Amino acid sequence: MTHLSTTEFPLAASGGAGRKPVISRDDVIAAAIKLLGPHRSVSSLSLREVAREAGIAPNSFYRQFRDMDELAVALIDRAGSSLRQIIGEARQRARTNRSVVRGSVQAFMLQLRSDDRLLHILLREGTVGSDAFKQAVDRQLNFFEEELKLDLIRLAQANQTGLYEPALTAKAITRLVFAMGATAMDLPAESLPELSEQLIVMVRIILTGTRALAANPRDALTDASL
Amino acid sequence: MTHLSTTEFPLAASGGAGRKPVISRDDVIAAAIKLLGPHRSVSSLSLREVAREAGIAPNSFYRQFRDMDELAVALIDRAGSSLRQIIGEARQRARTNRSVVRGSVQAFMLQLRSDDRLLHILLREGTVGSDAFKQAVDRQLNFFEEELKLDLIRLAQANQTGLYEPALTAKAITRLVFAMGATAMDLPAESLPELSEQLIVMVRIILTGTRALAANPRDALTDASL
DNA sequence: CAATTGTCTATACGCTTGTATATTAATTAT
DNA sequence: ATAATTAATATACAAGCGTATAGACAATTG
Repeated sequence: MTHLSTTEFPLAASGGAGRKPVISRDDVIAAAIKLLGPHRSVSSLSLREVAREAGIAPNSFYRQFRDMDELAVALIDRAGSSLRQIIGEARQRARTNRSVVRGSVQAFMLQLRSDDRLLHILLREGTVGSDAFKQAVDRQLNFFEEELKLDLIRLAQANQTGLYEPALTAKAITRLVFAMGATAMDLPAESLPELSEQLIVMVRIILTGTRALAANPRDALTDASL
Repeated sequence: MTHLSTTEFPLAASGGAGRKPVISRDDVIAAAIKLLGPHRSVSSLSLREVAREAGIAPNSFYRQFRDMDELAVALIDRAGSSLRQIIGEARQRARTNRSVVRGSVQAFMLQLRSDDRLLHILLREGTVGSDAFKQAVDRQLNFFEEELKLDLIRLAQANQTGLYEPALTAKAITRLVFAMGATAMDLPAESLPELSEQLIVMVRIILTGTRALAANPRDALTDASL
């Protein structure tokens, strides 16, 4: 697990005296996650609801988070690092095999349908919520883009193909996959394979495009329609 | 204006007798739109709030919509047809010029920053809300994809280029543009041109890819990395 | 031991929400 | 004119919300 900052001190340095904390940030986070689902978004959770689920008094919430917004950001950060780790493992597995694209896309889709609710957070909460909220999601997406970019560079070198605008290529793929994933969340399970195939084709189109443009970047300039 | 079904009869056929309606569906819709903005999403609106803005009693809302969900769907449908019309005009203008891509993307971005709040609805409400909600957004996106697909086919014929999987290409471009547009909503105005350029490059990568694959579709199969 | 300090709960206030019920207002039909 | 019908409002209720305040509990420090 890549827990970067899970068990921090609540708000102030809990020095010396006082009753021992019985509630941790993680308890509250776990309660919030338990409430989430395909039909329940972070932004629709109420403070009291989370407190109820965590089995604490509403006011005790404040000892762990300033407000719901802060909880939301914590959830997003956790979701991001968790998912990055999962996808990273999938990529490493796929790297030894052939077909990096298919492997990664399918790992993503698989995770989407697992009962791990963290991915849902990242997929759907990017557009609604406070600024801190959206920035947190964007930050996580940027992490993905960066890792994918490195992978693309490695892949291009291994295959001796060009790579036009690696950063933008990575961004395009990331955003597209997440956008498609968001719509996949609500779909019945049996339509997932088809959507996976569609997504694979889309990513291949992008990769083919970036290689073709690398081979002859003037294409983009001389072609009047582009 | 492409008003498909704006001034329908409220709930039942208003035959013969009775007081003349002084509130229309459109009034309520207009009030709701007035409340929307970069920091206010449809799903965060309350029935009372909309009624207040429209200057009517809370209960009068029910005469126009069954609930907030129905209002939301109406908003999404309106936003979709309005935006399609705007983008359609931009495309027609761009078709005579060169550079269809640049013209369309910039038209999209321009609309994004206008004070027309309808676009915001489509961009951000796709992932949160009820099922009817999300289906409505998806439906509108499908309209865009269909129109774009036809445009791509026309373009390919005019330029004598191939077109690999027109439907998927159109879907990829649409989803990508909307995803990028959603993040652009919250950005400061001065960073918009840069994002426009990024988006243009992304679309060009996709178009180049679809052409390359059309020219030699076996590329995708023989290349082990894909 | 008592004092202090931090953790957690209990109670309560003011506010907003969705909606049920009853009432008034305006229009047409008889 | 009177009845019927539809539109809109007025009032009210129970529920949920965020949070302010105060007190109870448990641990550390003197």
